[in-house]
Amino acid sequence: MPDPTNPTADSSPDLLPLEQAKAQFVQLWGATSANWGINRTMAQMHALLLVSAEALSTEDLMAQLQISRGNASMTVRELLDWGLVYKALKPGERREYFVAEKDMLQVTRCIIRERKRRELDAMKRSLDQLAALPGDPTEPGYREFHRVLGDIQQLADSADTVLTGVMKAEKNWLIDKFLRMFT
Amino acid sequence: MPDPTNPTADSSPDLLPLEQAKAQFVQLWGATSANWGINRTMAQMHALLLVSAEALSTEDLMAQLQISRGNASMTVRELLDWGLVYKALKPGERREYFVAEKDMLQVTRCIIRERKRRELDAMKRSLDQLAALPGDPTEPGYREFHRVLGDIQQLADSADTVLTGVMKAEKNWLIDKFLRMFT
DNA sequence: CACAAGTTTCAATAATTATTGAAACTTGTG
DNA sequence: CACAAGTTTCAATAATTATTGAAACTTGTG
Repeated sequence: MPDPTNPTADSSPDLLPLEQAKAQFVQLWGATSANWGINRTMAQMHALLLVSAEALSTEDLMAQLQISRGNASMTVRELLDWGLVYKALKPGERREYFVAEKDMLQVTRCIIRERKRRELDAMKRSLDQLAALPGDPTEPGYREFHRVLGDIQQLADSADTVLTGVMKAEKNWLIDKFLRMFT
Repeated sequence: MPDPTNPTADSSPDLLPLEQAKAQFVQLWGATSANWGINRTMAQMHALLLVSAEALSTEDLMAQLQISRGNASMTVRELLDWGLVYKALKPGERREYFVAEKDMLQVTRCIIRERKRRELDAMKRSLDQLAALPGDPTEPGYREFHRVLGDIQQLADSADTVLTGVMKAEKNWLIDKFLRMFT
C-alpha cells in the first residue's frame, strides 16, 4: 500500500542530502545481501550502523528501518553474535545502544570467520565422510567419482588456506601482498 | 507424505554403494548451495552431472532428481549459461545430452566470472554513484560516511584484483602461490 | 518486592522464491 | 508440409523464509 504522504520514501525532499545518501547505501547493502544468503534486514541494519556517527538504540533501528520490535531485537542479537556490532551502554540510561565495528578489515575478518565456520568447515567434514564410504573400486564410475571428490576436497583445502591467511592478515599486508601477486 | 515403499529414498538398500554415495553428494551440494544464493535444483543438477561418468538427457535428470520437465529445462539452460555444462549431441539421436565441465579449476573460474559480473561489478558501480552524490562537507556525519564508503570501495577493489587473478591463474599456479604465501 | 522500562520469544502470517505442468513452440524427417 | 519428438515458456501453486506483534520474561530501582 504505497502512501504518498509517507515521508520515509527514499527520494523524500525533506531529507538532507547526507541522509538520502545514507538511505541509498542501506538499500544497496540490503539488495546485495540477497545474493549471499544473508537476510535483508540484517544487511540493512549493519549498513545503517556502519554509516551512523552515533550509537543507535533498538527504537532508532525500528524507526529508521521500519521494522517490528521483534525483528529488530533478533537481528541486532545476530549482529552481536557475528561480532559486527557492539553494545554501547550510556551511563545513567537503561536503554541499550549499538555501534558497528567500523574497521573494514576487522569486518571482513568477522564475516570470513563466521561463514568459514558455518559452511566451509561443515562441508569439509561431509566430504571426508563421503570419501570414506566403502565402495567397489571395480565398479564403472568408481574412479571418476573419487577423482571428482578428491578435486573438490583439494579446492576446499585451498579455500581454507586462503581464508585463514586473510583472517590472520595485518592491516595493509593483504593489499600489499595481493598487489605484488597479481600485477 | 513419506512413502516407505518409495525406492528413491537415500538409504534404499537396492542402490549400489556407489549410487548411494553419489546421491549423498548431490544432497550435500544442494544443501550447501542454500547458503550461497544458488537455488537447490541448480546445485543438485550440477553435482549429479559432475559425478556422472556419462552424458545425461533431460529425461535422466528429471528422473534422478525427481523434478518437473519445466524445472529441468530451465535449470539445465542456466548451467549452460554459466558455462558449467556442455551439450553433448549423440550422432543419430534427436534428444540432447549434457556433460559437466569436470576440471575443478575451470569450474571455479566459471563461478567466479559469473558472480563477479553479477554482483561485484554491479556493486562497484553503485558505490561509485553513491560516492559522487553531492553533499555538504560541513554536515556532522559527512566525513564519517565518506570514510566508510571509501573503505568499502577499497575492499571491493581488492576483492576484484584477487578474483581477476584467480581467473587468470594457470593450473597449480594458484595452489603453489597460496601455499608459499600462507605457510 | 512491586513496578516500570526494556528485551526476547515464538506462533501466526506475510512475503518471497521455486516448482509444476499444460500449452505453445521448435526442429528434423519422411 | 504434416507429423512426431523434443524443448521452452509462464501463469498458477507450492514451499520456503522473513516478519509481525502480543505475551512472557528480565532487570534495575525506589
